[in-house]
Amino acid sequence: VAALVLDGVVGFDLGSVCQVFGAARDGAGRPLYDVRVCAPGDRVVRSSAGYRIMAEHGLDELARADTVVAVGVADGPVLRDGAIDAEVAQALRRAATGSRVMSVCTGAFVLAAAGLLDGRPATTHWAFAARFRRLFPEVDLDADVLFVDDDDRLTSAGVAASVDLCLHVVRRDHGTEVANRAARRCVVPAWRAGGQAQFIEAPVPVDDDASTAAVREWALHHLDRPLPVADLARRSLMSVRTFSRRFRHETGSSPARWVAEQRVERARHLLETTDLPVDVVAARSGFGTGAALRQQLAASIGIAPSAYRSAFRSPRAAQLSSTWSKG
DNA sequence: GATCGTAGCCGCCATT
DNA sequence: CGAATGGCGGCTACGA
Repeated sequence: VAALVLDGVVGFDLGSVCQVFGAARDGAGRPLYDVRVCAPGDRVVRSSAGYRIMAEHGLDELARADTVVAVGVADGPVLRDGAIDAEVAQALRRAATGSRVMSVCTGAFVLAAAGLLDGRPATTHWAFAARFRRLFPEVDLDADVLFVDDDDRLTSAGVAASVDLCLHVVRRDHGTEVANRAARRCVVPAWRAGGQAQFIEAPVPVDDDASTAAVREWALHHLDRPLPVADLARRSLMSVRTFSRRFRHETGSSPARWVAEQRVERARHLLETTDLPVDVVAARSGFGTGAALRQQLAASIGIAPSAYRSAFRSPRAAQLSSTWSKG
């Protein structure tokens, strides 16, 4: 992973990229990524917070990376008028052919300035959305999501959403277990879906009678049974309408969508950590049949259950499988 | 792969 | 007067 930093770099953005990819380890504790920080010219860049960064690598490193990350900047010409140095743009374009390119926060400006996002869906920090649209009308900007995954172009929203995008990439590359371990190592919540709103009005709901937290917790323990919204609402002693409204307020998602996401999560976990037959995995995660699971998995991550298992089932997880499968 | 019924979602609005 | 509620209806999407 090559992280490109420019003058005005946001320290948090760079830090989260290094931290999350650095925390991704295989079963034996070996690092799965080699993160290299790259900067143009003399490799010294000014951060937005009163310190300088001396990068270990130059622009030539970008072309050697499997993944290039444009780190966000808090100021500079790219934010003012969408301009970046010709050598930086050239290095990015050269690196982008056949490689995965990501950005965090306003790093999307850097990618867009190099023309790498033309005709692509993307996102950036909400506060810069209007300016982004003005500077880069060719880019299909969605300012309301945490991150956008367009296969080989991945962009994330402001600051902390970079953690979500990096975890998402780790999941894509190495599965949920590796990503969850990386998240634990960083002491961040395991996962937020990319389509989630940048604003959740009440991210940490008060745990009282008027909250949907209790029924969410309950639902997680009963994913194997049908969970119609009406039932969840009744358990929460609310009308369906109020329940749905509260639910979105607290989670940023609708009830049924949330349940569906949790089911996919459960299925992925079971596939990775057990040898249970696909039909059993489907039943335990609340998909009636293997066919339903197959369809859901295809829709959400584009891969068949068995293929997913063989891709991500780790030796270490196999050792743990007896423990998990009893649960 | 097309059809159809139903569940879910959400804007709207009267009411609390 | 503003916030919360919850019923209604239309649209959408998913599963059988």
